[in-house]
Amino acid sequence: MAAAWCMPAAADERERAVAEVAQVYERIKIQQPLLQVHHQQLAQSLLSDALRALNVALSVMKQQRPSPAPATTPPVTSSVVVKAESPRSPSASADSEAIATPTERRPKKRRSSVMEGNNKTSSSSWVDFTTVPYEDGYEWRKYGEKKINGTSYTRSYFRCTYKDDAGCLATKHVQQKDSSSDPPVFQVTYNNKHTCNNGKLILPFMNIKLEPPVLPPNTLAVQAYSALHDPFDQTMPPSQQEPSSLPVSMQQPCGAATSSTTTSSCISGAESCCDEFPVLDMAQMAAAAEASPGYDLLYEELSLLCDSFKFY
DNA sequence: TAAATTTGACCCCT
DNA sequence: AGGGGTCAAATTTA
Repeated sequence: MAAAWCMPAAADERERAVAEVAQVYERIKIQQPLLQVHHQQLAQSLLSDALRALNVALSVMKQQRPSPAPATTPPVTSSVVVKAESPRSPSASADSEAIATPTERRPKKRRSSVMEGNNKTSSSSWVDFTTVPYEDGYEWRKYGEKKINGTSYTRSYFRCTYKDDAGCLATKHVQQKDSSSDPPVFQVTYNNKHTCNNGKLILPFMNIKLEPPVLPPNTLAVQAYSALHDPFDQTMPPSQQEPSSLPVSMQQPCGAATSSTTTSSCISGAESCCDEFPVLDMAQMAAAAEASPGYDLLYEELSLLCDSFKFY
């Protein structure tokens, strides 16, 4: 069965993906200095190409990794997204509405996840291992908490803040892993994509809306993609997080996710492969950043991408 | 006072 | 029957 993953066609696909990534890497590498002098269109073009190349590469990598079981602890400095199984098999019709005889409590509606489970277009589920489960750029409202068998910590349930306003069916639950890693690792299981405008994650000034990707764990590409997909994921130092209990509020307007923070990647360090490029003085950088809020963040994200691509 | 969270009860699936 | 997910009244917070 596993041999099916070693087909010649897969090798071709891989070569194509590698070539694509390499091409984008070279382009970013060459043109990166220009990014520092406020070329938004160039940055947008580069990032767009990078995302496309990453998509190709990741899809190939996914095909070559039939069992992405997260047996090992994923990196804790960035979130890792893993495709999850469909939450439920389709069940009977959802026509039973408030048929229970009212006792002390009001009769309840049928479980929403069951209802949405029949809606194949909007139903999706994926898992995200992260140390910062509350900083994913969306607004959530907690609606439940439960002790789950075999776990040491309670599981918290969240739904989109705009469920009532926009009918957004996105939900997630956060489960702290039992591992004793210093920054606690949380497994965040998302159900249903955001259908509300407020739930869209928008990169600074780019207006690029990203859907949650399906990625294999523990790859450089994943880290790069995660950084691009959710650059705000690393905004809060672990020391400032709640150690084990879940914070009451995670309110952070999606579009208002601050761009004042940057990633903690190696891009600011001397070992970065992109450090060979000329560095503008602080005044120039400040001017560029001021002229375009979020530009400095984008520049760093592209630098991170550049760093990641070099391994391909 | 409105909005968000807490928490026990309830519903549905396995 | 038990477990996971959700509801909604009660409580807390801003």
